[in-house]
Amino acid sequence: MTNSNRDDGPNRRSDGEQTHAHILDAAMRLASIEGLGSLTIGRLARELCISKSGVFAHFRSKQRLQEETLRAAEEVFQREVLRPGLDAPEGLARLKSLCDAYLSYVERGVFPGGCFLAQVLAEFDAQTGPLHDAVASGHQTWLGLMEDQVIAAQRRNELEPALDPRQVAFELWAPLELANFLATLHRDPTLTNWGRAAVQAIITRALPGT
Amino acid sequence: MTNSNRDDGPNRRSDGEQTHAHILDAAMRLASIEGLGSLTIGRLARELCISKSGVFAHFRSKQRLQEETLRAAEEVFQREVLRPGLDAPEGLARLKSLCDAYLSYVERGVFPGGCFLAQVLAEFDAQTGPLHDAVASGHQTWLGLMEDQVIAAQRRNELEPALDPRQVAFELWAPLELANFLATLHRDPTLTNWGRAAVQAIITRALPGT
DNA sequence: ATATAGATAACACGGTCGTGCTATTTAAAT
DNA sequence: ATTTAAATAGCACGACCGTGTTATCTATAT
Repeated sequence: MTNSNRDDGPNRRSDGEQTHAHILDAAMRLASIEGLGSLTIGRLARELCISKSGVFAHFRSKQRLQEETLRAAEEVFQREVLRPGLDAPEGLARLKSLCDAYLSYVERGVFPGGCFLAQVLAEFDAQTGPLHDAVASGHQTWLGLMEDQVIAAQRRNELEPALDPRQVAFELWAPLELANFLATLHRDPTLTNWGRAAVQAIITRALPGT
Repeated sequence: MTNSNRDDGPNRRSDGEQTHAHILDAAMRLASIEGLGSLTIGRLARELCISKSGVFAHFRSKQRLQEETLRAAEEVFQREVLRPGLDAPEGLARLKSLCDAYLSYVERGVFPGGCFLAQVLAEFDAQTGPLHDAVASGHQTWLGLMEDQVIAAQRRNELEPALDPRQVAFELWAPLELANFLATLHRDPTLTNWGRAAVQAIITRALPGT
C-alpha cells in the first residue's frame, strides 16, 4: 500500500478528493452566511484559486453542489452537536447535554453564519424541490432525537410522564433556534445564555410531580 | 380639486403610485418565499407584464427595491399583528393577544412563505449592510414591545415580578418563530398549535407566586 | 393650445451565471 | 515504457442580471 486510498477502489489520484473537500468547506462557510441559494460556482472558484470548470467538474450541476454542501453541513452538525450530546447517559442528562452541545456549537461559531440547519430551514421552508425535502427530513431527525430523549427521561421518571414528548421537544428546540438567530444577528455569542436560561426553565417545569 | 392626489404635491398622474404598490405586493410575495436576496427586477417585470425599465424606474436601484419591500412588509406586520394585538387591554391580556395575533397571521398565510420578519432575520442575520441593520432594528422593536407588555403585566401583578421581562419576552417569542417555520416547512397551518401550547405553558409558569 | 413632467417602453452595455466541449497535465496500472 | 483515466484549465455559448440612455405617451397646469 503505497498510496492513501481506500483498499476497495482503484483511485488513481487523491488530489481530487482533497479539492472536493476544500470546495465543500468553502461552500459551507459561504452558504451559512448568504444561503445555499446564493452559492455560486464562479465565486467558489475565485475564492479557491481554481478555474470555474475545475469546480464544476466535481459536481456537474449547481443542484448537486447545493445538495452535497447541505449533506456536508449535516455531517458537521452530527460531529459537533449530536456526537458530543449523545455522550451523556440516556434520559434527562442526555437531553440537557444535547441542548448544551447545540448552544456551544453556536457559541464556538462552527459556521460563521450561525447554525447551518436553521439557515436552510428558513431558506427552503417555503420552496419546493429536493432541498426542501432534505431540510424537512433532516429536521425530523433532529426533533425526533430530542423527542426520544424526552421519552427516555419519562420512562426513568426524570420528567413528568403526563407531558406530550413531542411538545416538550418543540419547546426545547424553540429557544435554541432563536438564540442562534439572535447571537448571529447581534454578533454576540453570549446571547445564547437566553437560550440556556429558557431550556433550564422548561426542564424545571417539566420535572415529575407538577 | 379634480384629481385624487394629496393636496400638497403636484402629482400629475396617479398611475405611478398604484404600479409602485403592485410591484411591492409582488415583491413581498416572492421574497417571503425565496428571500429578499433573490428578488429580481426582470422577474418582477415579467410577473407583472411591465417592462424592466418600468419597474426599475420606481426604485432606481436593486438595493432600494429591497429596502422598500422590507419596509412594506413591516407595514403589513404592523397591520396584521401589532394593530390587532394591541387592541387588547394593556398587560397580560395584551401579551396573550399579541401571541395569538402572530400565530393567526401565520395560519392565515398573510405571506405565502410564512412570517416575513422571520424570513429576513434568517437571511440577513449574518450579513452586513443596511438590510442587516433594518432587520436588527425591526426585531428590537418587536421584542421590546413584547417586553413592555411583560413589564406592564408585572406592574398589574398578572405576572411574577421577579422574572426578567426580557427573558420572558424571549421565551414567548421563541415558540412563535419556530411554529412559523414548522408550519411553513410542512405546509400545515395547524402546526401553530404547538406554539399556542408552548405560549400557554410559559405564561402559566410565569403567573405570580411561584 | 401649448408646455410640462410623470409613467413607461425600447434598447444597449458590461458582467456573471450555469453548463457544455476540448485540451493538457499527471499519477497510477499495466 | 506505455497506456489509462482522473484532475484541472481554457474557451465559448446563451441567458439573465443591474443599470444606464433615450424616446413615447398622456394627464395636468398654464
